[in-house]
Amino acid sequence: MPRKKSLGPTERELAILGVLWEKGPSTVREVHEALDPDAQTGYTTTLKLMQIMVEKGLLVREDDDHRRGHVYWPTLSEERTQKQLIQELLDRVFAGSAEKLVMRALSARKVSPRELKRIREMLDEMEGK
Amino acid sequence: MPRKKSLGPTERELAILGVLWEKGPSTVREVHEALDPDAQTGYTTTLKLMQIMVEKGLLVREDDDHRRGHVYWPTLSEERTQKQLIQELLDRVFAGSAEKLVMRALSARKVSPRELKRIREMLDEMEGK
DNA sequence: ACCCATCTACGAATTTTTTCGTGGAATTAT
DNA sequence: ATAATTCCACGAAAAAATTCGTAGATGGGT
Repeated sequence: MPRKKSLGPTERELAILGVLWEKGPSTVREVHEALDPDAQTGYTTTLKLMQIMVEKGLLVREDDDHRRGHVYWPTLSEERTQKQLIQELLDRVFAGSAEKLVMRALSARKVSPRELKRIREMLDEMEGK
Repeated sequence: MPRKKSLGPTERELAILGVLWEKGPSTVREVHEALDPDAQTGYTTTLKLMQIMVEKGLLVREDDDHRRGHVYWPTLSEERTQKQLIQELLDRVFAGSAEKLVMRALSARKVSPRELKRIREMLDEMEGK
């Protein structure tokens, strides 16, 4: 029987979104060269992925008047996609507890004092102080 | 050409791990019944999944002396698996910035004052106070 | 001892994900 | 204009993820 379709972007698709978030609207070539070289994957692979992402509605494509070919960019904002992914992780792994997730995140990485301060400031804001 | 093998648990596997984290060591039947009924998936599907997870080393299996069949439990602790998943998300989606991830998590969910307090206490601890 | 329910093992089917190769169109360089 | 380069479209291939069916073993109840 069939497998259920997943909503969000797949792993490779996420890598492509990451490039587009960082570099802004780009051609397939630009994305391909920006991808982790360790991936060792061909140009047409990146092309195909991006074509599929357009079909899925994850990317928008438009002709480029200056350069050759097409330019792509994400349909949804970085913020919204990240929020969506966090939601998923919350539900699927942390039983909905944001506290637990934050705990794990803070213990998974060294966080600089400056970052801690910013997080603290955000907590203040959320409490309406 | 082949697809690269992913390290962590898949989506369905995660659902099973979730049950085992919550309920402790369980039989296939117990896990199956605890899974989200919306899934609408047969018993042998759950069984197969769990067998594969044993092959992959995600679960440990042992005969049960009291009940019939086998009892399963996760090889790695809940904490360690969650940490691993957070690491992955950090690298793949948040460019390694724990601050950004925490921000998104806090804005993705309502967090109760009590939880905010606990997070604050954790920040204090991390700063060595 | 026999029947029924439940479990396990195993293979197969199907979708998704990821990967390229080929062929042809379009652009650029000679 | 011709050749070389680069791009896109398309189909195909193969691994991974997910699903179930069937067959055989096991255990309990009568």
